[in-house]
Amino acid sequence: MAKRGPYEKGEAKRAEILRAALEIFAAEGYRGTSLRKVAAKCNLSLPGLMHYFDSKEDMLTRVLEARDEAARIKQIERGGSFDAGEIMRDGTRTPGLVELFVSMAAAAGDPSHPAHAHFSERYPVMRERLGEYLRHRMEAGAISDSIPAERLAVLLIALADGIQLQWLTDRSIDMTQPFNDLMRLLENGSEG
Amino acid sequence: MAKRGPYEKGEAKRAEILRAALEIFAAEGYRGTSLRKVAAKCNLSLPGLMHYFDSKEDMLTRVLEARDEAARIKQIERGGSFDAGEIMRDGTRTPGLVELFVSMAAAAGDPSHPAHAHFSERYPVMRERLGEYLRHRMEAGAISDSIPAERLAVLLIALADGIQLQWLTDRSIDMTQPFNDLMRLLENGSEG
DNA sequence: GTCTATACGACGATAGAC
DNA sequence: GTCTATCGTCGTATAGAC
Repeated sequence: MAKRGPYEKGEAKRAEILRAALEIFAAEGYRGTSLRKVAAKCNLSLPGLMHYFDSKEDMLTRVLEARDEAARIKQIERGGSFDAGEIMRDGTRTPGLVELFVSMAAAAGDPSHPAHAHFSERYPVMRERLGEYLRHRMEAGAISDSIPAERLAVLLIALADGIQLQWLTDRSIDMTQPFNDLMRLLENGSEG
Repeated sequence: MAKRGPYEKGEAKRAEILRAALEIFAAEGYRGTSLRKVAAKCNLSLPGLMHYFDSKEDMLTRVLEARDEAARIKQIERGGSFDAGEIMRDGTRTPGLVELFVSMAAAAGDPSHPAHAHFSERYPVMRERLGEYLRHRMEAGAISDSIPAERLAVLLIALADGIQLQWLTDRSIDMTQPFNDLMRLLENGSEG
């Protein structure tokens, strides 16, 4: 039986909207995508859609959150490892979604932007998680600790975001190469 | 004496528009900036402004090109070095302009976007220039050549773009730290 | 070539009825 | 919870003055 309670239908519709929005952005990109298109895909009028979200940017923030959550689950299913190849493949299957992420991250610099809270929480959390993983790998002697784990986490996250930007204009670029290069450098490092 | 020729005034106005647009984006960010505001700042009607550009995105592309050109001149004046600290400081004085760059880079993934040509030329040129610089430093023994110069250039450019994205939501982060960390790794490398 | 006036369609957002 | 109707603003297009 489905979940009970007064918000049952609303929550289902909410999820349907987010799924539809994700599909449209994946197919048509960030530009040229309107709320009316998303509404039509859900058999809803524009105000009908706006009943579920405060604004367009609020909706997009939820799309990003849902995507982050899905990525997190996938990563746990993989055993909690931070394999660059798999993470890049999962996160960048379509240019439209990469464009969405990058554009939102840029706009979220403004503290009044709905996604500001999302990103100012996301980055520290990711740094923490990745940093902890790296610390374990350092203690196990798998990689050099010549760069402190927290700082290496900042570096790797920047690398991941930045290589996506280059990939958007040149799809032939190998997004895993910089990670491999850097990791080999850390494996050849002084201490074991 | 000012430059002669039939397009003298037009070119001056063009430059004035680009300067005004840059100011407005720096002050008010990418969102909330309209062509009508830029036109008003130049004492122009909206179609008067559009006389100089094909579209909004065409104008923004020119803003980016002018900024790239200015950065290039500054770098030559500095003696052609690629000091990460100075480049980061010059390129990121205001969040609004970083936001403009990132948003345009994201949108330019679409080959039909006016800025597509700009970015698909800019990245290879930057890789080439930075790669050549790195090659010289490797041959001079200043840094390790364990990562080929061309690949190290891709990595460093990704690092520069990516760290800006983190900086947008957390202005307190040190944008030069990752470069220092990476460079120390390359200096401690095996061969001299 | 430079520029203004006017108008168009689409957008995100809101008010209020059912 | 969902609708119709409407608002103000956006980027864009055209006609035409100087």
